[in-house]
Amino acid sequence: MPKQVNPATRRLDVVDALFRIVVRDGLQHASLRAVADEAQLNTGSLRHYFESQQELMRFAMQSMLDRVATRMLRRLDEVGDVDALPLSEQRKLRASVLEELLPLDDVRRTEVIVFVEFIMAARTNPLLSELARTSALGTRSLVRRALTRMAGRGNLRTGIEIEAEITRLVALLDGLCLNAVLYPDVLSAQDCVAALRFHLADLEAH
Amino acid sequence: MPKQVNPATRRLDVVDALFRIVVRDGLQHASLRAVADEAQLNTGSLRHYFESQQELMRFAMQSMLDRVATRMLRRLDEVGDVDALPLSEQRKLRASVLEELLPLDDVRRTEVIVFVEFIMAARTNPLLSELARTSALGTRSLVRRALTRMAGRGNLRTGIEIEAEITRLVALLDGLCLNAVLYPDVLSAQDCVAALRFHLADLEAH
DNA sequence: GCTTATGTATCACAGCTGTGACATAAACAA
DNA sequence: TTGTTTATGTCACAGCTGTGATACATAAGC
Repeated sequence: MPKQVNPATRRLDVVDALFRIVVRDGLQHASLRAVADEAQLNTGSLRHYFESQQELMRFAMQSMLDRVATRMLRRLDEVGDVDALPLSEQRKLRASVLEELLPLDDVRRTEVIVFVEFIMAARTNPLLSELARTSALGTRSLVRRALTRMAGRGNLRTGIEIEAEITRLVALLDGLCLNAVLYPDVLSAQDCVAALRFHLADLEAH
Repeated sequence: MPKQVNPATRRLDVVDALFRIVVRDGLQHASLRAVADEAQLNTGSLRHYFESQQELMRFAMQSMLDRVATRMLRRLDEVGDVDALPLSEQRKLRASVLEELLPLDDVRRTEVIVFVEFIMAARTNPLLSELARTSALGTRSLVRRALTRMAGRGNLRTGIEIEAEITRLVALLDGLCLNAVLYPDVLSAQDCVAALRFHLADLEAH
């Protein structure tokens, strides 16, 4: 008995299936038929919800970016104002915002893998390139926000060049993601957290 | 008139063609026919030099890693002993070793793109995974060598944890590569060099 | 009732993929 | 010379790809 399906949630189910394939086999194996099978749908059904494979890809990438952004905003909200807390607590909470970008659990690990696969695909796929570029600028402005806040409260050591530090921290985050995803036995989740917190501590006045 | 071809150089020509395709279109478009066309060869000819597509892929990845390694060793040799030089000169030369890993010109840019594409493919391709893992450990030991040398000459600031710094520097390098390759207009080659040198300077005693 | 929209399913088609089998021809070895 | 290796080229096959066209049933609106 069709028709009582919610198209929006169906599309998200399909996206979840696509993510599973990307994590398991890589983006190049995420064909329409493979995604349909993984979502336990007929290919005809799948194509009823997505005009074309390009639209599916774009929607999937956008969904992934939305999930990350939503999680970041929720975390920012949870952290809120930390001025009243002790310094060590402030540090931990501030770090926890950027830790949302690292593959520290299965949810984030999935998102990071899908993220990297898509931005790599975006390098040679014009239909995805603006999404990739926008997300890169988003990360950069998030890091800028974090660093300027720290600077505004005198939590950065003197003589620091903000833009240069943004570049360094963004590269560090991306590099940690890549290494943790590709070589989890070389760079564990704990190592990631340690590296990030160490770097942030290093930026503080001392 | 066949037969006076050098099989080894032929294979390298094919690898060059494959690299061009990977840079231009991505690894997923590097099919046997596409590579053969790019190398101006018949597919039958190509298959005379490579048993299968998997062998071509493995050989291409190995070739890329060899090229990077060769370039690194040559650079290490060129730099040699820098103790006699002024400090600023020492810094520049030491940085130049790690800069061989960054996409600072067309040669290195090509290698970095191919490198990232292959290690990503290695994530879900068992035939490439050991190569990727070996290269990751190689980078790590290279960075370890650089940092322990600096430490041995008292060029590292006190209280530094070597293993943690290796992780941080490796991640920084990888992150710079990824950003420079994906968003060259956001992170220029000069920015890359500046970020690396700034980081190295930051590790020095102060 | 009838009509329209929605969802599911099947088929066919052209295009690409890796690969096996084979033909041809030139260079070398006996 | 004859035979063998090396090199190039062609064909066909099964498998997968995205996509267009189509059928058919169910639900909703009239």
